Amino acid sequence: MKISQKGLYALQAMMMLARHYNQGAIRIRDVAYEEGLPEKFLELILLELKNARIVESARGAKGGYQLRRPPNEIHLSEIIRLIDGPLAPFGDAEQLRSLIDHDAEHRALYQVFLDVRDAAAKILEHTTLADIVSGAGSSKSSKRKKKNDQASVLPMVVHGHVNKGKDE
Amino acid sequence: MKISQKGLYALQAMMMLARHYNQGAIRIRDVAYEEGLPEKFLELILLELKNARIVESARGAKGGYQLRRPPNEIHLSEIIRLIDGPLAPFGDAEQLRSLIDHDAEHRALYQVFLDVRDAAAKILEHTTLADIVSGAGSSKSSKRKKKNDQASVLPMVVHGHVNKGKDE
DNA sequence: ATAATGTCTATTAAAGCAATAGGGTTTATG
DNA sequence: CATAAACCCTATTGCTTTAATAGACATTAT
Repeated sequence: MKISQKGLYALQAMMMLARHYNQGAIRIRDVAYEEGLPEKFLELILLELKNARIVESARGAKGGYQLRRPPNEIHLSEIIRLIDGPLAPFGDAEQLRSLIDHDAEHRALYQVFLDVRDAAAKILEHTTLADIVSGAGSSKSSKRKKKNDQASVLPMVVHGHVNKGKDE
Repeated sequence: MKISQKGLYALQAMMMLARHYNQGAIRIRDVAYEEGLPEKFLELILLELKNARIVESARGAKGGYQLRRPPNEIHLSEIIRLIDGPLAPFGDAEQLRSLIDHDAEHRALYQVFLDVRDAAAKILEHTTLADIVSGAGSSKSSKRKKKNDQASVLPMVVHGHVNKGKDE
């Protein structure tokens, strides 16, 4: 799984709409401006989000976009799966099919990949826009894991040994 | 993070070498044949693994490749980081820098990404070639989590709702 | 000597990604 | 009902990455 620039834009746009939830339709231009995104590209992204019925639009003058559901009912996993495809850490299912159809060792490798996917899914399926956009929708399910509750909002980027140039 | 075809090849090649650990140098051709990989492409991959000192080579007639360490001391994370780069689920650090430098909301999003990376890293840094290649190196650290011990080797690919076309 | 094998650099074809272009359709409003 | 403001939709472009191949070079066992 890899979050593309487009996927990041989608998340940012959705955060913006979450921030302005219940304020009526927001124009593409305003979303683009407030988040610093390329307007025409954002247009395509919002269209996809609309077709997936995550947002809704009003056409014509005074038109714009808004969330179809409260921010605490929109999970990051939805958005990422829509824009960037499956959360699995491997390419297409095709190349993996060969692994599965092979011996026990190859299936064991495949299972590790599934474990990784499930770990990612667990996080992204439990995190909503409301969890991220502080002032947003009346969090009924603001259930980020206790362990990270303070960490999630603070900088704390370089806290242990994890960020010694290995990843990021 | 996304495991490329090349990364998958690398893992397969390493599994093959783990399977034949302590059997002397193995020719590229044999690795390619046994795992069904394109020989010339594999050549480049093994070269990278050699430069990273994960495998070693013998040149000339009777030459070939072998692991430099026992299979239970080679983690999947090493291989994947080498071939496919950081485990983080986002592109380059550049686009993320902008998130960090922004407001608390954007940092919160960034933190979710870090959580995903850490979850993936936790799995891949704890899984060794020995954990995957059954007959391989005298597992000192065959520490796959109990919860999945049986699952990891069995088919069980389509077990619940997880694989209903969502991911994979 | 020579055949077998790894080393290295370059090239290419295809795919994916980010972004732009531009005309079409709908709607509020005066 | 005319017009401007917006979303809708398809196509195209340039760029980068990826997977793979080609071919000459260097080393070693026999």
